[in-house]
Amino acid sequence: MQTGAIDLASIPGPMDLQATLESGQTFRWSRLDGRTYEDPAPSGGDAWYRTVHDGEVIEVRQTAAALEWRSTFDATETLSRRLRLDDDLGSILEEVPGDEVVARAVERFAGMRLVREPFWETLVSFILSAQMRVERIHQLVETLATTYGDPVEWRGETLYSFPSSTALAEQSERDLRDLGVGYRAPYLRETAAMIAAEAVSPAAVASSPYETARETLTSLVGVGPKVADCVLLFSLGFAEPVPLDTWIRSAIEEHFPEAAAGSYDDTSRAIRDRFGPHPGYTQTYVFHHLRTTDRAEVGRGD
DNA sequence: CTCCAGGGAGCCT
DNA sequence: AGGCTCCATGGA
Repeated sequence: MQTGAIDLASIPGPMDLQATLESGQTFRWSRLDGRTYEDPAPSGGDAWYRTVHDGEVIEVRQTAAALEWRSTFDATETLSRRLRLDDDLGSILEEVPGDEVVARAVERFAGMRLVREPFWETLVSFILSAQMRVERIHQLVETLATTYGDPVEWRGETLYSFPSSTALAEQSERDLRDLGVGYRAPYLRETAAMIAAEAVSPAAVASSPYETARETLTSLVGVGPKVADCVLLFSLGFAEPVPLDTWIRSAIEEHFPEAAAGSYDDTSRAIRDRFGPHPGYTQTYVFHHLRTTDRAEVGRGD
């Protein structure tokens, strides 16, 4: 086991590990204290989080002065990349618009960073996310790993990597359904086969202009504009996507009604203009704020 | 019991 | 292009 610490003073801008990992951007980190995303500890806690990255175990927690990690390898670079520790979040948040809901969201979760999670597991997570609650997505992603992933031994425990596209493509639709993924089973299977066959290259998508990238991803089965936006935002580092889910749509209707009309693309473009130079960041703050707030209190500043 | 969840595919016009 | 219906499953 190796251990290390990333000094918070070395990270440009604020850092909030809990908000970053529990805001529905990623479903591959588990809290070691047994709490779930739906029943989190009070913010400011120092819980350990764990994932398996490319066969390596990484555990991380935030203390007063650092991000502390322990791992099967030197996790510094991987953590920095996955949690976007290089983002100058102080400057980014200064450029977020001052609208009531947005400002309240930033006030609550300043330090929440976008993530840059591995492409395949992000794609699978958001294919499963259709009509599914956040905590349930997390459970299903864990179940997929324990069922089809490769075992990794860690301090007397057996953990599991996320299964490859090939491993999932080999499963029958029936077996996938039996895990509880419901009607998404064929989406998962067919997209796994397409990725295994390299029908879509993550690297090529990542280097494309935003609209082209989104168009390419929607060629995958079970991937429409919303899921594509999530993958581009939470895995491939795009700044523009504003995934229009039920929460954001209702927020747009209430607070930005002039942007609510028209197609997904129309609304997407209109709200991007209102969300400042980092629309994806703005969206993620608003989403997390809404999802963790009673409807009546949204926009209120306590 | 009903309603809904980080939507998308298939079909219709 | 845009609208409608159906799609599993579990929790409130």
